[in-house]
Amino acid sequence: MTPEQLSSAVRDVLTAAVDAGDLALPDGVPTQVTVERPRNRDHGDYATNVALQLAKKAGTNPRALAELLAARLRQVGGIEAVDIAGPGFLNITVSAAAQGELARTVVEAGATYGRGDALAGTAIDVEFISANPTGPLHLGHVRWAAVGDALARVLEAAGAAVTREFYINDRGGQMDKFGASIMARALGEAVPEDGYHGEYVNELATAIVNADPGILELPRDEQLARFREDGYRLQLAEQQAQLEQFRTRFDVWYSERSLHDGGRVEHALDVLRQQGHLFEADGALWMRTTDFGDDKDRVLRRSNGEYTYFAADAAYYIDKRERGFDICVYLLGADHHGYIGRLKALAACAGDDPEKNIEIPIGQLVKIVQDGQELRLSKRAGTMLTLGQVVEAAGVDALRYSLCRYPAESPLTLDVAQITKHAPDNPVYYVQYAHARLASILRNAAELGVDKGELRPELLDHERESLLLGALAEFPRVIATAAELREPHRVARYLEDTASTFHKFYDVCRVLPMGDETATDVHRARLWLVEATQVVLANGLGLLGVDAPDRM
RNA sequence: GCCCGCGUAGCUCAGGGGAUAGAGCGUCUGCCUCCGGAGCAGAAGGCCGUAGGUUCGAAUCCUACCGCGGGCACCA
Repeated sequence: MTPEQLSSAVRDVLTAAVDAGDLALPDGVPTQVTVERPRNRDHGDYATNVALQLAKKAGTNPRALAELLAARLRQVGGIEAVDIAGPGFLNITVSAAAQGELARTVVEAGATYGRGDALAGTAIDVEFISANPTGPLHLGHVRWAAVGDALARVLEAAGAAVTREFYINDRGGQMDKFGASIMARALGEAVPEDGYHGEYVNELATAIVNADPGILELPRDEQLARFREDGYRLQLAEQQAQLEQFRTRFDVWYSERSLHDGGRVEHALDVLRQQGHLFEADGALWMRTTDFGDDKDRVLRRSNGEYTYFAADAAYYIDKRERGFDICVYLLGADHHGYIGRLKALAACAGDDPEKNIEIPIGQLVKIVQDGQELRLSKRAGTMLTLGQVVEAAGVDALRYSLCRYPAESPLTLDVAQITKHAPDNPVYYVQYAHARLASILRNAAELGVDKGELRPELLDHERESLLLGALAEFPRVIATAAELREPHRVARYLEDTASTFHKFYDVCRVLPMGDETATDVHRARLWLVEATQVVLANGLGLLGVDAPDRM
């Protein structure tokens, strides 16, 4: 019996009580009834607070209502006991047979167990990282790589059609400074004060000159363009390689230039003009974003005739919507939080619903500590800790996991020594170890010739078995909640809990026959449970982009 | 000044109104004659930033204040 089934059983009981005239609910039976796992085992397998919540509306007191519901719930198949506790909680104990069936459900569903359809039919664009192509990705960017990709996976598991997108800021002043910095290095000149000073710029310069020594003979302005373009190409490829190594793959790499070259900006202005939100002032073209809560109106085309960065943003958003996305998610760092107002207003100006069609979760920046001191990462200053360096030291699994087990809006401090020492104190190994242990049991079972055979669910009646089944039953709700709240870290926390519940089960419940024993139905039932647990851990780790190893 | 986020165990952090506030790391004590000890069992450690409010019930929701981080361009 799953929590969902239990919840609907409680609703049915409410309906029956109303129909029988035992209960009056002016607002009707609630469509959602909360059934949760109590922390304390003495409070049953599941608990519901419906009596507390409905008592006032029903004109009765919580305990009386609880009594009424308990009597009816006890008649429901699969429910073994119903107790009333505290101010009016209903504590429900499910029969072992009903609970044990879950092992079959999970094993049969396999890789699809946990998936839902809450977002079926919804096309979601998830944009993240979108770093300037003027330097390598560093540890600061990587939080968004891990979180964005995990979010995309979780949304997919809830049924959405997801596109992962990276916006390349390949236009504007930063690109010119980047090109000028490379050129200065190549010519042995001083890098401009506001240019890029990192060692990687030197390496780019060397690579470009080695590939085409003739570049040094070009006129200066041509040379600048070449250094900029070659540097851009190399640096973008480097970022793509870094992300590939980090197992983060984008469906779309969208170039800002292509928006301009393809006439998308003009098109966007047409759309916005038709919606009636553009005006001219001081020789510039503005969008009246203040109509929709922005602090100030925004310039789209400067008085010198050039489009602003925001004009490209507008074109990009409108382009996404025209490509058919129902929801555009922009995962941004806290340093961009000022964008929320204008992006929301932009959506509204484009005729969309800013509460529905655009979402801008803001993630806090990662604080990096080394030797007790905060490390400031700056591309321009050249103080870097690149993604590649950290991946090499920590491993992709440990790094991805470390970054996505926390809510994005929570500030995060990473100790470089901690993360790079590859020590098993990373919780990812705890979860992976559980998975490897499960795989090991299944290998041994195969070697012993023990087949899980026909499941007898009522034999899974040990407390630790019940707890493990209960944990597995939570998985679909965890995914649904993580997707709804856009909080993939919930999956990681759930996996840690479930791994722990499994280790405790393993500690006291022998799965395989010992010595000369012959296999019994209990052994076989436990093999079902083991296989089900492995399915859940593997599916969950998959949602985080982390491997589920059979050996480690 | 205004806006956003965050203040929970020594440290890093979970806890979307429920019962005795949790985990990992660190400290201390036990457990390997058979399925992986990267594990398990136990101990110590908390005015959940402060003060009010809403509620049968608040770490959770609201207000104010304090502290930390970030943001307030015809830059990109």
